[in-house]
Amino acid sequence: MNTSAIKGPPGKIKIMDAFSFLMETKDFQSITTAKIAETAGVTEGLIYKYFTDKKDLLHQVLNQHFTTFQAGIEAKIAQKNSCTEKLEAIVFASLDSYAKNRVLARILLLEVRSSLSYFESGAYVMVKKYAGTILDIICQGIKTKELRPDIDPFLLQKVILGAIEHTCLKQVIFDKKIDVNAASSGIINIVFNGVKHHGCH
Amino acid sequence: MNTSAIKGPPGKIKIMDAFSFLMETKDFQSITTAKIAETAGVTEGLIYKYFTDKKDLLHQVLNQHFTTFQAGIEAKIAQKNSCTEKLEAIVFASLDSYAKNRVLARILLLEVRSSLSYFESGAYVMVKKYAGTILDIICQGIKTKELRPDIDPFLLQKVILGAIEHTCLKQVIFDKKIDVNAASSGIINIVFNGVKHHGCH
DNA sequence: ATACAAAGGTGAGTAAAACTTACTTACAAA
DNA sequence: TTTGTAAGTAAGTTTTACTCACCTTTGTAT
Repeated sequence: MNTSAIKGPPGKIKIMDAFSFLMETKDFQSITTAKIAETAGVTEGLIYKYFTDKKDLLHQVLNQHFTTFQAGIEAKIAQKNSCTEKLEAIVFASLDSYAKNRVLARILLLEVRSSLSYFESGAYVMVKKYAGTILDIICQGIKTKELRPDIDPFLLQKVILGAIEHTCLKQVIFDKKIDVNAASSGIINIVFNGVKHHGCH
Repeated sequence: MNTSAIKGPPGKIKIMDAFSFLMETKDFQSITTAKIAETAGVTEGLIYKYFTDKKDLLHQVLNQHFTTFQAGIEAKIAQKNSCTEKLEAIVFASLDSYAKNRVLARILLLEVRSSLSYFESGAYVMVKKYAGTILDIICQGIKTKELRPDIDPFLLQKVILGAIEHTCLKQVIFDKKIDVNAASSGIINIVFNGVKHHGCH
């Protein structure tokens, strides 16, 4: 993932790219500012010209990855008409993104949550927007009677988000492949149809 | 949460209690070994007599909290007969534990995931056992036809775990109350019955 | 009783890494 | 040319996790 297309002074871009590159093989804690500077080919001090601290760098890199992620999602759901199709598309696209971009997945699922500053960052604003998109579709689906009227939209949103994240958690941690198709259709099947066995229809 | 009942030299107990106490108001990163020692009334060096590093302390404290958590869960599901009742009990008990023990919740949901060493810790072994319990119940439920035979038990396990965790994530982060009853019955309703609206039965 | 090993505990010190700050260079506008 | 600003540097400082050599207490076998 290179980000040369994005705006900003060359030093800043080099730092973000270097950090992103290092995150492919190491976790946040074990990446030192010295190593980031060395990889970027700049001095350590420059990091603090563009980022308030190391965590701000993490958040800005996440923001950058998430922006392309979000754009992809919105493009895909725009093609779908029904609420169920849209939700299917979101589940699939989310899993697919985590499968294809492990840096995004690792930052989002493993790294950021541990510090409160994340929840004041621009990256978190993006993530909230993504979550909001899901909520909107659910509410829409309830209105159009595609979804049961007695379900709590907020709760369904959380179940879907939790299912997506937990489904690929282990694979992200241990760097294993994700079977996006199987996971995606499996989640949708469970959440849409339920798991109880009864002689219905 | 005091742990004086647990085995170990007084210094070790004091350190774990102090750390646990500090985790109620601060996150792992911002708790310094100096502060832990001061709160415990021991010297910094003693920490490293009983813990290989700061993270090991985190993992042992989690292990301790999780042990009581796990015991509570097992006691509750033992009273239930059907698979669905057992799963209901697990969802409720898990949410209830996170609601009542924020240190447990914060460590488990926010802190440990960021470092690989957790996945080699004893605490992770406990968590895997807990996840295994859920999986067993699901498999049982499929055998007894309580649950649909075409669902992937591993995936259902992850959906349930993800739903539980994501449902209380925001409240854990921002220290808000969790409506355990509403969340629990809501999750069960969604996962058991599905969210699609159709003229069935 | 005494020796003595082992466990519990101390405190000063070290190394590494995040962050600061005073400075220099490039470069565009007036 | 001067001047102002953004980009970048290099050499600190400080914080903090972790170490290590040393004391102190306790229990136990001779």
